[in-house]
Amino acid sequence: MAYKTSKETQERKDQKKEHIIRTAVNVFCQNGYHGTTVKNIVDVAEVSVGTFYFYFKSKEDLFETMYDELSTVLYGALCVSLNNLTIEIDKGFSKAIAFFFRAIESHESMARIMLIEAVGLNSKFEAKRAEVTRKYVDYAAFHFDKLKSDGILSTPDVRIAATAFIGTLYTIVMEWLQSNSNEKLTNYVYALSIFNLQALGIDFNDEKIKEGIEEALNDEMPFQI
Amino acid sequence: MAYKTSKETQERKDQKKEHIIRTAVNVFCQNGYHGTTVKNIVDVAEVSVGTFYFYFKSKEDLFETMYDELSTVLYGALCVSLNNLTIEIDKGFSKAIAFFFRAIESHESMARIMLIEAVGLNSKFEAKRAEVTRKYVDYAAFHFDKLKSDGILSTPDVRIAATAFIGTLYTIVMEWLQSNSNEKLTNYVYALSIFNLQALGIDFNDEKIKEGIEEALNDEMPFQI
Amino acid sequence: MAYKTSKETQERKDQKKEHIIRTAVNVFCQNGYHGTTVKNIVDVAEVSVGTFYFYFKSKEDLFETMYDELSTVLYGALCVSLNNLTIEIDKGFSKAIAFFFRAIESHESMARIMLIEAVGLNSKFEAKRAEVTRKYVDYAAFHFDKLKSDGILSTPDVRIAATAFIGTLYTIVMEWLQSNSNEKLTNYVYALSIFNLQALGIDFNDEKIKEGIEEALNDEMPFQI
Amino acid sequence: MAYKTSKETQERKDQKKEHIIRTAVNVFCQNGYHGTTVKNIVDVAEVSVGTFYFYFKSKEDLFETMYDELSTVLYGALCVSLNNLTIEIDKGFSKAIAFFFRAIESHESMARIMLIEAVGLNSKFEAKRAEVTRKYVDYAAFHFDKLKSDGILSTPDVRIAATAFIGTLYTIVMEWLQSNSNEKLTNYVYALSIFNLQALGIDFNDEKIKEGIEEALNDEMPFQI
DNA sequence: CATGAATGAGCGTTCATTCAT
DNA sequence: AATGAATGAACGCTCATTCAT
Repeated sequence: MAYKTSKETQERKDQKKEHIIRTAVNVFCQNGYHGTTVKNIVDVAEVSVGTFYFYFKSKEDLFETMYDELSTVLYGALCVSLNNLTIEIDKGFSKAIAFFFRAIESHESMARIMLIEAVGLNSKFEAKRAEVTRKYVDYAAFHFDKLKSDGILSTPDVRIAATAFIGTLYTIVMEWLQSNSNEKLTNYVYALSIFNLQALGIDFNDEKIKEGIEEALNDEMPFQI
Repeated sequence: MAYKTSKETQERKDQKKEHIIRTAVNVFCQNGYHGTTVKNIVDVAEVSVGTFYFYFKSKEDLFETMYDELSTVLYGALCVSLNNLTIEIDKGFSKAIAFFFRAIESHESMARIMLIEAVGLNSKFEAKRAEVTRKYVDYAAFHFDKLKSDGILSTPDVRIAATAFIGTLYTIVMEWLQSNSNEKLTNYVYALSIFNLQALGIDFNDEKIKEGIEEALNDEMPFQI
Repeated sequence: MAYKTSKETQERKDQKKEHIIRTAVNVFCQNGYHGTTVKNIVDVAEVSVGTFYFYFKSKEDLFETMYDELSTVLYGALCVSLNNLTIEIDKGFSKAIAFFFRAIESHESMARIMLIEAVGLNSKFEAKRAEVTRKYVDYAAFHFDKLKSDGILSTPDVRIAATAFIGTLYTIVMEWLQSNSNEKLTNYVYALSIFNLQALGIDFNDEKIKEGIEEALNDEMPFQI
Repeated sequence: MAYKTSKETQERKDQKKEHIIRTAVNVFCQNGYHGTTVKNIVDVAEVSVGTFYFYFKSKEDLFETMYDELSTVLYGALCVSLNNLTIEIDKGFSKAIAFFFRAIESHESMARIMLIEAVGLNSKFEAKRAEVTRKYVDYAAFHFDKLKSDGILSTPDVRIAATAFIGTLYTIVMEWLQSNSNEKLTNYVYALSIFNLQALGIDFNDEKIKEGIEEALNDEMPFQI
């Protein structure tokens, strides 16, 4: 008994579960939720159906687990990115967006699942999606609020502005995901930064924007995915 | 050559097809694409399965037909709304958004299908969605381009600005669809107008914005859905 | 009333019915019984489903009508062919087979339906097929009997010999139908004649056999199909 | 790697598959291919639909598997039977036919499926049937060729003779299958042997023929079905 | 812990047939 | 006579889930 629950055993279990999840990300990403069968996943993951149901209550449970994990990661990426707003604002703003887009770029599967495959599944996931978006908006709003207090930012309704801001990121990413061009997502950062800086009534210096992008592209990614 | 091919018969056929589509809008809206069976639809529409397959090649064919119809309607609504950009710009801008939101408000099912249920279905519909978004962006960009030529609008990349602009509308609508509050979508127009006017570097007068909204709310809807 | 049942009207009806049957022969021949829908037939025949059901009780009724018609024709061809057995026997024998094969060759669709498509349909058609075969065998047996009485033919059981004889024709035709080669069916007549002449213990002259074939190939077909 | 892949498990799987096939032989035999539903088969076999589709890709796949199996068995029976042609030819000939007919008699379902139910299904099975017939003919031709070299047999075209020979067997069996009389198939052997011996120009002794039949009816069946 | 054979409700779809016009 | 829109029983098949080993 003691053995069964030992740390190593637990770790091995966690590893296998994680392995299935990672496999599922790819399979779901390629075939969509309804286009993917449990058999598909276990075949690629090289485990049995029984094993699958040992670790997950159902197909939806796996998707939910995966969704929650990815959403945490993505939220982390957004937060870390937005933390750049605390430095020089114009440089920080573009750096924030660039960082975030770099994260998306290197995890396209994750983005596709969060933004496409998880949509329209059922009301439970719609609620989850709304919740996640709300968190994103909240975090942006938190920063915007501070900037507004400091007189740096000017907008009549911070929450709506934050929502709109997240919306601009969202649509650009969607566009990028759907176009199969090789265009880099980060190429959109410059114009998008200016759009949002203007939108928020923030004074900015063109050079600083470029500097921020430069830094974001060269810096070590400050978060792991 | 008999009555079956007469004009009236054709009209009755068109009506029945339209009736099934309209029924399907509601059913898909409530249960999603995969949560809806052909049986569900025909039961509500009070036709037989055979009749369904007389009018549509398959369940997906119905969805596609419906999607194309709704997308045409929505595009029409957007175009008519954006045409307000040709009047006094600040008043026109808010009027455009308000008009569009009014259209959405009175056709929530349509919006839900276009923005939620049709997402993540399969690559065919992803392509369709991308195409539709592109058309929206194109039409916005067309107006923005003219405004830029006239020196009214200032943004480094009109296409990205248009994409971002559509994104702000999109996210607000999504938020509204998912929240089950009774808040009116049009309540967001004021702040959203300012966000986007600032984003596009357009000078505006606060009063004119309110005027535009007022007009949009009181005018007869200039389009039929 | 008188008009409705007038001779011309009846003839027009018969013509249309015949037209549908002839169309059906081709369609059934290409797609088989179960691979053919009533819609398929009426589309090719350029009549409506309603018209189809005016002339035929059901899909099976059409097939049966068609089958009976073809079987009559084929029986006629066999009889006319076998009547050559009354002339010089060796010449007549090969001429009979050659005539029959010529009939088959010029009506491949008919042969395909009788020998392939109508098999395995259901017990009713199995009975029909058995009945038809029996008639063929009977007619052959009738001739063989006479030849036996005349001391020309020698076999212990005329009926079994007749059945076997028909079987040799049957298999050769099947082989020919299934091979898509351009080989002419009549090429098999010579060897098949000798096989059966020997089988029946009939004295024959090689030259006469060839003569019989020659005549069959050059003569006007003595029957209409 | 556990019990599921063990030898016994594999054996049990093979047994179950075989059980379904054997059940299907009877069901198809009674109702024909199109008259039989998958539900019919699984009900009789007392397995679930899911189990059926675990073992077979489709209804057609089952039929094909079954067909191939039966055709192998039947070919085996024919070969073993025809091997009697290497003994005293007249005795061997009748013994061959009698042996083959005994095999057919004790496996009427198999014969019915091969000769009736599998006909007219679709072009794939037509090709299969042609292929099987060709193998039968080839094996007969192989023996006939040897006999011709030895001057025992006389026919202008061995292949056509072999085809005709198979045809005589075929028609007699068909006749027997369709007549619901209790007549034994083996009753036809004597006359059929003489028909074919004469057809092939082989000298024979009446007594030997009867001897061959006698032996075939009394011997242990030299093959398992 | 792991396996994969077994389950069966439920789906999308077909098509012979009917009947109001 | 002719039309073709309408019907619905019935089919083949899928796949998430269970459980004996």
